[in-house]
Amino acid sequence: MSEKITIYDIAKKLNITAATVSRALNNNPKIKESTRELVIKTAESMNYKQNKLALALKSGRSNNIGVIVPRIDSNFFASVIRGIEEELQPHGYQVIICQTHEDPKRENENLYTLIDAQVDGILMSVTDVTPDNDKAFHNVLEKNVPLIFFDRSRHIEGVSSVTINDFKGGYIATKHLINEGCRCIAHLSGDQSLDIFKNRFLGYKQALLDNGMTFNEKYVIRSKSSVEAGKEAVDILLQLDTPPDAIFSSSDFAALGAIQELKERNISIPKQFCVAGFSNEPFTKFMELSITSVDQSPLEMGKMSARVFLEQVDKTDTIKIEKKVVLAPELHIRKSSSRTKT
Amino acid sequence: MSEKITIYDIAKKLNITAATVSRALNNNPKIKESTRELVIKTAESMNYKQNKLALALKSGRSNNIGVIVPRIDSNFFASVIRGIEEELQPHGYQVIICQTHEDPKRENENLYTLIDAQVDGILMSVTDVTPDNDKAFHNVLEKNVPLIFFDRSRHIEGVSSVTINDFKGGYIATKHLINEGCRCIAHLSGDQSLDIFKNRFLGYKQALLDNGMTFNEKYVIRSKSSVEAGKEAVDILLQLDTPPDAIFSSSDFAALGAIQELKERNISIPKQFCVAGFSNEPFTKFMELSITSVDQSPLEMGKMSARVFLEQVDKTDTIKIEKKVVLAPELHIRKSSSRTKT
DNA sequence: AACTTTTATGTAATCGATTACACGAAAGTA
DNA sequence: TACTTTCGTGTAATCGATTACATAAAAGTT
Repeated sequence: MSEKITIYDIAKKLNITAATVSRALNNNPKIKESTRELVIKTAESMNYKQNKLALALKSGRSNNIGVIVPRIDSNFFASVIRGIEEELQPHGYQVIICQTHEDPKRENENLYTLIDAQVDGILMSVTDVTPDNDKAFHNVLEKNVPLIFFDRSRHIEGVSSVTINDFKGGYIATKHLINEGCRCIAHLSGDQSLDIFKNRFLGYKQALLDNGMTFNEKYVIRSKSSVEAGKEAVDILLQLDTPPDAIFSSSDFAALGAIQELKERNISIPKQFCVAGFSNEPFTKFMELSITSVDQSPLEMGKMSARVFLEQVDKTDTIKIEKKVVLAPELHIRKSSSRTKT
Repeated sequence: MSEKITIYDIAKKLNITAATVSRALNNNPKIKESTRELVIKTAESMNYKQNKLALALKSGRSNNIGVIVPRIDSNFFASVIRGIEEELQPHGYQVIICQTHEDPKRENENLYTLIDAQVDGILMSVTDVTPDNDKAFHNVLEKNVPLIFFDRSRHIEGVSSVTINDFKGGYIATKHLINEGCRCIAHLSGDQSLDIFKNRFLGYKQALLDNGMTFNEKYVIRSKSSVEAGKEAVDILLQLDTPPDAIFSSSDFAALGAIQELKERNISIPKQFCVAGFSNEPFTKFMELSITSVDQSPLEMGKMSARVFLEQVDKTDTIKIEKKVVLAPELHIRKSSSRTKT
């Protein structure tokens, strides 16, 4: 039914050329006011809609930006994407979603696919297995497409990033556990080739040292971010000669697993054992025994990443801006670690 | 740096025309095998990448599909999107995300924006406030862009949908509560102008009638999908002359709120009171007192929606296919309603 | 009046790929 | 040999918008 109306159709109807129509619609000051009004009115009456694909081809800008995350069905990433979408939508950008499932090969493919699709920028969180995707990253940069890492980043020249201060997050969580009277604090970490896990760990370590406690490798367990992994970790920790009396976990899921396993063994929380997690997943506050966790303000992180992108996208100069935004983590103290007040 | 290589560059280098290059790359059988090989080899060596925007303009197909959801940071919608993305990615489609925040005006804008961006299809879940977006929907259909509703749908001719059997979901949840010995079951519903809430309610009602129980309007509370709303609902229900001894909630969040409020009042669950929710949000199984809930298999719903889209997208004929896929709900029985076994 | 400047619009190239049509050369047929 | 097919490639239009350059008309200047 509805035929596609182009500027040529409008031009023909008004006995002028498409160029004039285009200029009138783009508010080019060289167009006579009466002509402009006529064109605009006619365009409306003919229900003209600009063909974005033609515009994209001509300008080389698709008005799409790509977002690559490990998976979208995680509250953290979904919230970041929400922030990105809300910030970018008013600027006319559409958000394209890609998932890596922590597979560097997929990450690589996604990067090339997005460049192929000529997105105007890429916002991403890298996989947690050490990848060798330098070529793909540099391919993006060579094409002069802004690349911005959020949360999980890598050190690549010319790439901006938006992260939280994970060191501080680890530090305040651990400090809190110390304040609650915990004397031996274990740590569940992730893949330390990722800065986020490395830094949470370093913050944990520093908090111990700053408070006259000894740091012992044995209390650091490298585990996945899953309930099962948390259970297994507790199993290992409780077999130590001197078992810990608290856990600071880099993952809320592992923290939950730990709590379940501790309860299973009739260890009372927080009286005998305190637990703190990381990410402030929704379930941490819903639990009967709510879980203390470090919030990463994902919505803010998404919005901030979008803003960094907007700043960079119009800088056509070859000046590479490398902006590092670090957001402050916030500790949400809940029952799993509150000895002072229940 | 990296100049954009076009088929004209390849043509010039080989002293042939762009047409031949295009045909060679597209495996047109009219091209001599030796030429094809030469072109392909040269294209590779020059690092040629097809310009998708040019292709999109020429073909009128962007290879993007739009997904509109109320919000992305909800486990259910994020999972559906995950399913859609995973199913469509191998077919070369990119997924564009839009959020409505339950605002019909935004929904309307999103629809027009996506059509403007010339997506090849739109998969969506409508807002929960009665909208008047018929014009926008028909605009999509007129443009011959496949439109598919998932979960929350409207009755529009020519529009396919993928939903679960909400009636059955409501029925089996209610039946289960009856089986556990509950004698007076209340229901927390949502906006009944949406089929999903209407049908869950009807399933609930039918289960009562089929089992010799009386249906009473007073036990049906219309509430939002939030923890707070669940608490308020309990407050109202317990003031009735004959308070109920069970709740079937159309929302897990409201179910959680109800449980919190019941505990607050020292009503023991499931002994004195049983609760069942809907959606199988992750937290329902994480809780100490895990919550019985109806699973909607969001991943499957997403994949199925994508498949329906794929079926329709190539049917260029004007034959409107209207396919209604109904998935089976699955009741996950947990502690909040398990009297027989703890 | 003659010349310059300004204003408004037209002409045509461009973005990069696809494809209907045309055409010369080679191969097949009678 | 003369005529028909087939094969492989070139020519040029097309998708829809933007824009540098050209140009005619109007307005301003001396």
